[in-house]
Order: sequence, then structure tokens, then C-alpha cells
Amino acid sequence: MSPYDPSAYPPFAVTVDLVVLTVRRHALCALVVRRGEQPFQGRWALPGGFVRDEEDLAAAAARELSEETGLCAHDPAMPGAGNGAHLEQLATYGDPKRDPRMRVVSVAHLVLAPDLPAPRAGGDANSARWAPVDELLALGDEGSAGLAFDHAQILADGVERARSKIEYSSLATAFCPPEFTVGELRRVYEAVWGVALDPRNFHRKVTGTPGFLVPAGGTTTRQGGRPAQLFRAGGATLLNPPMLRPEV
Amino acid sequence: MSPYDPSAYPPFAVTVDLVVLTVRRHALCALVVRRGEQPFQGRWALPGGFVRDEEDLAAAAARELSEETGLCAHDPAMPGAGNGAHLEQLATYGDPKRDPRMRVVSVAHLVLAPDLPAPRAGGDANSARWAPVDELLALGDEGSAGLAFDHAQILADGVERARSKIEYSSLATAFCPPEFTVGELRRVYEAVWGVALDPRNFHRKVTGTPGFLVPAGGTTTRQGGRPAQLFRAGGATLLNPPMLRPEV
DNA sequence: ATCATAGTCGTCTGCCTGACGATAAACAGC
DNA sequence: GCTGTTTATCGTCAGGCAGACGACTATGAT
Repeated sequence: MSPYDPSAYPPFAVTVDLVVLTVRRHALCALVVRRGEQPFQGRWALPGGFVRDEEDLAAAAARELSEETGLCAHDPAMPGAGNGAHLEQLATYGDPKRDPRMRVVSVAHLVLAPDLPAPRAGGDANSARWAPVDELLALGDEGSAGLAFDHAQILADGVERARSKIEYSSLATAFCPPEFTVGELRRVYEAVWGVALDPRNFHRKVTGTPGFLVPAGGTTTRQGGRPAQLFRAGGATLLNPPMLRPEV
Repeated sequence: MSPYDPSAYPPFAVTVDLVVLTVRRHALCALVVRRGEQPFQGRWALPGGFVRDEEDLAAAAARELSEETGLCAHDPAMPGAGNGAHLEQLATYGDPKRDPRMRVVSVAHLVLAPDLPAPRAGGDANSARWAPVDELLALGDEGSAGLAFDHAQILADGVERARSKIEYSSLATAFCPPEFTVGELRRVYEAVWGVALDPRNFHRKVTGTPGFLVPAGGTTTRQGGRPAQLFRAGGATLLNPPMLRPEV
């Protein structure tokens, strides 16, 4: 290899792109913004922006998230950070032709958030909305309708990460408000996986997995029907045994 | 967000670093090279180098791998690429102070390879060796003995990725030669996880998981004892049921 | 011949899972 | 108040898989 030679490296632009997921009306939705300029003007894209000088990648992602949604990101490495959204690095995309103007390497991040009011259009993005990921992914990444750049691929990778990670971690609680019922958590799994789950078996599994849920003390009837116990997320991050996604 | 403004972005250097893992003498080992220059001169580091203009991230990782080891990387997205090593993107590290000279963002990749002859010292790296990961990680990432830069963290992340990924994928076969026995595969799991596994239960599991192994037709006694059947990796990439890592 | 080493096949028991019956506690409408 | 609807919660039962471990087989070493 050529060791580091500060005078002879090609310069890159480095950005962060965000796959912000939430569950709205029984559907997994992603945050997209409409591009106001070329290229891909008028097309939907994932929110994101340049990493600043002297700014860590996670900090850049958290800043962009805050600018777009007002959400306070919750770095899992720093526990006790309140009710912020979950943020983790997803993958990095660096195809030389992914941006037609210059060499841009984008470090994509995944954000999981509870259901939010309609996003505020922040800064230069002239509009933003929650779109069901099924619709976004059905558009494909080519043609005139799909997401800008390689964002369809990034979104697909983020959705797949979320789908697999809620199997063996307690990440599904990141889609819920601080206090939630077993039924609400079940509807999260159903929306993310796109399947129907048996409420009785789900209840047994989720309450029987140590550290997943701790009772919060009250009950609620906000979903109708019999009052349901409220829970908070327990301390466990890895579920044992895991929640298994049903077969094909 | 600030949309792309080609004239106003901070320039970054982008590198790839490689976590190259193999199993040697019942131990999980990583490839490290000795640094020939400042900073961290004389310390061990992960192999890596700058991403070139017009070069994809995966291509840069494959090129560095070839330069360091002569291995031909096998992109999992491109099947049928022969007996190359497994290569996948690991994570990206961009702390502003991770390189004391300039802003460097490093896209780390994970490589899993079968046991190889001693690495050839390629190019400017004045020496390279396989080191047991337990030794490397026990040094810590500070003080005068550990790996250079944040490479101890990168290595730890790569090892953890490998440990968890062989649970639910057929990746352990990437540590084996093209034809191998059940016992050899078991020793891979034992080395990567650092545990002892029951040979009888392991044999039942691994031969009962559809698509994991296909008989290659012959037998071998290279491990001593009774001749063992030879297998090749089957087509399956995801194992169902998974190989479960024993509890703590 | 005997031992040591490794591989392979079975058995048994306990746990987890999926399928599904039954009961409980709220609300809406009559 | 009664009835139907909705959701939550508990129980039961059969099947599958996993860990513990016994038994047997086929090679090379002494």
C-alpha cells in the first residue's frame, strides 16, 4: 500500500444521508424530502448533508436529523439520553458515479423514531413527508419516479437492517412512545415485517423475554377494548430468545 | 439541510482499512502490518490505503487486499467468483482526530480467508504478520503497545461482526479450503467463538441445515483418526435454523 | 494387539413455538 | 341494562430443536 501521504490523496466530499423510519397507520414509513435543485430536481430524496470540518460522522447525522425533524438523536453508546430516537450507522456508499457532479462518499445512518407529527420543512428543503416504504421501493431506483441518486438502494438496505435487527434486539421499542402496550409493540412488528402475528403467542414471548419490558404501572384504553398494561423498554438490548420472523 | 454546493464543502481524505481474519492453529488471527513512518512509526496497524479517484470502495478494498496478500476478493454480490476470500463492508470511522495530520474518513472492510502461508510483505509495508486477535485486543488501543490510530476499535468491531455473522450465515465456510470436513468446520467455530463445541451435536446440526453443506464425494484423514467425509459450501447463505452461540 | 484420535449415529429430556380455546374488561348501540 | 364488538390476557397441547451423553466405527501410532 501507499502509506499516508498528505500531499497526494484525491479529495472527496463526505456527506451523511439519513434513513428515518417510523410506523404510521400500520405502515412502515420513511422520511423523504423534495429536492429543490439539480440534479434530480423535484424528485424525492433522503435527508442529508455535508459533514462539517471538525464534526464526527454520528454528530453530523444527529445534526441533520435535528434540522429536519427536531428529533434529538439518542446515541446507543450513551445511555440515559432521554427519549431521543435511535441512531446507528448503516453503511457507506461511494460509487464514483453516484453523484454526477463530483466524487461524494455518503455515510448512511439509520434512525428509528416513534410516530411523529408531520415533519417540519427545515432549511432549504422545500418540502418533506412521511412515505410508506413499500411505495417508495416499488418505484424502483431508475426512471423518472424513483428516489434521487442511489437513495432507493440506501433505503432498501436500511429497511432490511431494521427488519432483521428487531428480531434479536429490543430495537422495536424505538418505534414506540416511552410507555406502550404489548399490542402497540405487536403492531410495530406487524408493520415492519408486513405480517400478522398471533396476539396470544406474541404476548407470551415478549413478556417472557427477560429484560425486554418492565411494567410501567398503569393501563390504557387508547387502542379500544379491554385496558392494557403499560410497559417501558427494559435494559436488555439483545433479546434471548429472539423474536423470530415467520417463515416465508 | 444545505444541498450540494460543489464549491463549499470541506475536503476529506478517504481510505479503506482491512480487517483480514483467518484461523491458524486453533486461533482467530488478523493480518497486521508494521508502520514504516510517522505517526505511530513502528507500531502495528491494519492494512489499508487511499481510495483512488474513479475507484469504488469495494474495489479499493479488493485492490489493497490483493496488494497485501495476493488474495482475490470474492464479492458476495457476484457469485461464482471462484475461491476468493469473502469481503464485505464493515463500518466507517470518521472521528476528526483519528489521524493527527488531517481529516481522514476510513471505510473499514472485513475479509474472511482460509489459512494462508505467511503473508508476503508487499509494497511499502516493511513487514506483515498474522497475530491472534486475543493478543491484539488485549493490548488495548492506548499506550505504546497497541494498534495504531483507532485500529483496535476497528478490529474489535470486525471480530464481533464475524462472531455474530457465522451464527446465522454460512460465512464460516469462508475460513475453510474449498473442500473441508465437518470437524474442520467445527474447529473454525470453536476458534472464532473461543468455546468448545460438542462434536456430535455439531455434526447433527450442520448436516441437518439445508443448503449449508453438500458432499464433495471423497474422504480425508488429514486430521488423523477415522476418515471424514469431505464437503463443499452449499448454496445457502442464510442458515435456518441458525448455529447458536453457547450462552455465557 | 492395544491405544489414542476423530468421525458418525442414536436416545432422552426439556424448552420453545405455533395453533387455538377460553376468559376478562372496556365501549357502542339499542 | 343487555348485547355485540374489540382488545387483552391466560392456558393447553403437540411438534421440533437443542444440549447432554452413550455407543460404535475407522484410521494411525506404539
